[in-house]
Amino acid sequence: MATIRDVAARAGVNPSTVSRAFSGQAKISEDTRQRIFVAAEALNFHPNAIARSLSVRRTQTIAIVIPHIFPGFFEDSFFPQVIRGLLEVAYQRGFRVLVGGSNSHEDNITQTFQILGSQQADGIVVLSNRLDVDTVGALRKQKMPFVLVGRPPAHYADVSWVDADNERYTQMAVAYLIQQGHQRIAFVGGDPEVAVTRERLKGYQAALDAAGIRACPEWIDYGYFAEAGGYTAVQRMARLDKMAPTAYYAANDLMAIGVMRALRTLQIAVPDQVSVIGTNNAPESLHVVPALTTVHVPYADMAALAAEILITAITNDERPIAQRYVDCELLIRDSTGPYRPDRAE
Amino acid sequence: MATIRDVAARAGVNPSTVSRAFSGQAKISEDTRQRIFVAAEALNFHPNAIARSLSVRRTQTIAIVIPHIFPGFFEDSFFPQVIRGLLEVAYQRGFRVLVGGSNSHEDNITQTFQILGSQQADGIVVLSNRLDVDTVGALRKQKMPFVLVGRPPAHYADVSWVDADNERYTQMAVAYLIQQGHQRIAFVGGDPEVAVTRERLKGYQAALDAAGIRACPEWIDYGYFAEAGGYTAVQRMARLDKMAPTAYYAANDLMAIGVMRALRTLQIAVPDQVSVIGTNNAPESLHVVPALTTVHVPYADMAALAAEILITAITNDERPIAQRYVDCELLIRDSTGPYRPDRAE
DNA sequence: ATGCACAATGCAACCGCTTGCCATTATAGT
DNA sequence: ACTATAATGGCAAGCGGTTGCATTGTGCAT
Repeated sequence: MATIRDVAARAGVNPSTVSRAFSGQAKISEDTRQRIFVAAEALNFHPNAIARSLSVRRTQTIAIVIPHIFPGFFEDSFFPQVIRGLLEVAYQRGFRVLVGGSNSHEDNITQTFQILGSQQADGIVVLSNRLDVDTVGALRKQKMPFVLVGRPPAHYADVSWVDADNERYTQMAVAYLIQQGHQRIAFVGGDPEVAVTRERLKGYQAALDAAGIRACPEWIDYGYFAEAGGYTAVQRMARLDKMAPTAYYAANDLMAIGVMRALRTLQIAVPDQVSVIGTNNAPESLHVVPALTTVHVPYADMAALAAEILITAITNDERPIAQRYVDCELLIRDSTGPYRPDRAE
Repeated sequence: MATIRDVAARAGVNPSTVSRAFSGQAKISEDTRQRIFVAAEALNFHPNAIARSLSVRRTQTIAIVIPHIFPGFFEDSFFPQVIRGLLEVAYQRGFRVLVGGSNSHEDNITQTFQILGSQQADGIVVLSNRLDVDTVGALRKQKMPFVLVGRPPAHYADVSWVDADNERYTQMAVAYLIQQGHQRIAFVGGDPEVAVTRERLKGYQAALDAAGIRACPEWIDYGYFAEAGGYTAVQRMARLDKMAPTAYYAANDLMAIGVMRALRTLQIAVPDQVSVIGTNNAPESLHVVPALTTVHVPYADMAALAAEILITAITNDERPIAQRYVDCELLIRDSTGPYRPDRAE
């Protein structure tokens, strides 16, 4: 590999001049610039990014760590969308994305700090999904910039994050079901230990409260974001007889699909007898029959915004705190309809 | 940020000793090792990976470039699976994954060479999907290790790759349809410019040939991997009347789903009247009704194998060439059945 | 002519870690 | 007591760019 010194020697200039010629910043006479480029070309010289990073203390890289062992991470559309958003902004701002794996929640933190501590990246986007580990507290103790996807506990007022207003949009979705005449509405959440699950549950309750409906604990279940979780939730709740839900809200589309499968098995028609609403607008939500009514959560946009905030923090030396909600949208498709007492089983 | 010298000063040793203590390779007396770690701890020292990379000429990073502008890349399960496989092996071998974006096929090459030229990674996994650009030829001209996911043109005998035997498995899938009694079988391919599409078409032809069926050009269409592509293919072919296909092979599940949607619209029952077979075993293939018979292509495994080969090439200095097919599997579900002349429209 | 501003390069010290080589010291063997 | 040998750790030269400062050269006003 040719180095800057080889090029300098061949062009008959000082290495620093070559550096300046390549950086494009300094003024170099057109003549020597030519000589340098010719020499570089002849030697097939490409500046070494690592050396440059060491010198300028900037890697032009943002990082993210992905718990690669949770298969759901790759089946749900969440992860691909996040990468997509990240990549798009990073590309456009001349950054690369460094992805680290992790095989547990604890390891996730370890990896995050390893990347940051060893300065492999200039900043990191953190998928802060667990409540039980204080990643944020630790992150604040160090100076590398970071942005959370997902709002942290309220007492961390001084960190940047991007999130969907899960409570609000869940409330909206459930309110829509209520507006369709449903009163017995089930909530099929994801992992109860995850922040979004709690936020959504709050939204669910709020919607019921606003309508003066008394929530029944039997209507609440957790499917851990898996299709089978939705399925078993229905198996249990459908037995509730007079108290059986006439509508299901599921915290992701996969579970909603599981709900629909269970209903099909039980010969309960959707949406004629029971309505189902999902979350995320995963590709399959559109392909399933009936097409699933769902809350579109723009994960790619969230990640893009996070990347944008992060890169801005990296490139400007000041680090303004940015906390932003993105807009979601209720996509009404064919799995929801008005409550029809006459058609109830 | 504390450096190795700071630690050395505090521990009263030479920087090189600190380096050795951290690398764990050299023999250091237990006593000084302790002093060094205590000092490092006190100073919150973390070795700088960039500096280390520059010195050892190894980044412990493998790269991949993703054409982030093709939305299909993120909707099909291909890309997430690839990342997953890569990440898993990289993690386990102590590597990170550097992802670069690209916004066109040409740019894909540019980015690939930029990463390699600037030595931001030790090697790269290349998604070599286009026939019209000679990435492989260019890659061979440089010395950084690389592995292709997808077999290159046959005349490149000396490069490493991992692939599914698309021809063979397509043939197997179509043969299964023939075995079910179907004779008029449609082929809905992806992008005709992409290598896998041609390979699959070959397999399709081979299966027909083997059964002595004369292929009808009307049965061949290209859906560019999009759901709508499958839909329109059916719209055209279903009008073929006596020559209308009684079975459809689609080169991905998304198109197969489009095929099923079109058939539903036309009130043609699957599998009673017409059979449909997809490819890839995308998550939705299981959730759709009827569940889609499909060819499972283990993209995660392919990527994992590619990463394995790449990292081995990086860590051993010799670079054996590895060329491997992974096994696919025909998953027979509910969208295919025997040909029933009585039920034809 | 003289001085001065300014453009174009050169010089050399750095960025932080690694490692071949050598010096020192400890341990052992006779 | 006296080397031979092994175990430690210091020295310094890298790895390949970058950049503040010094130096040289050129044109222009005085």
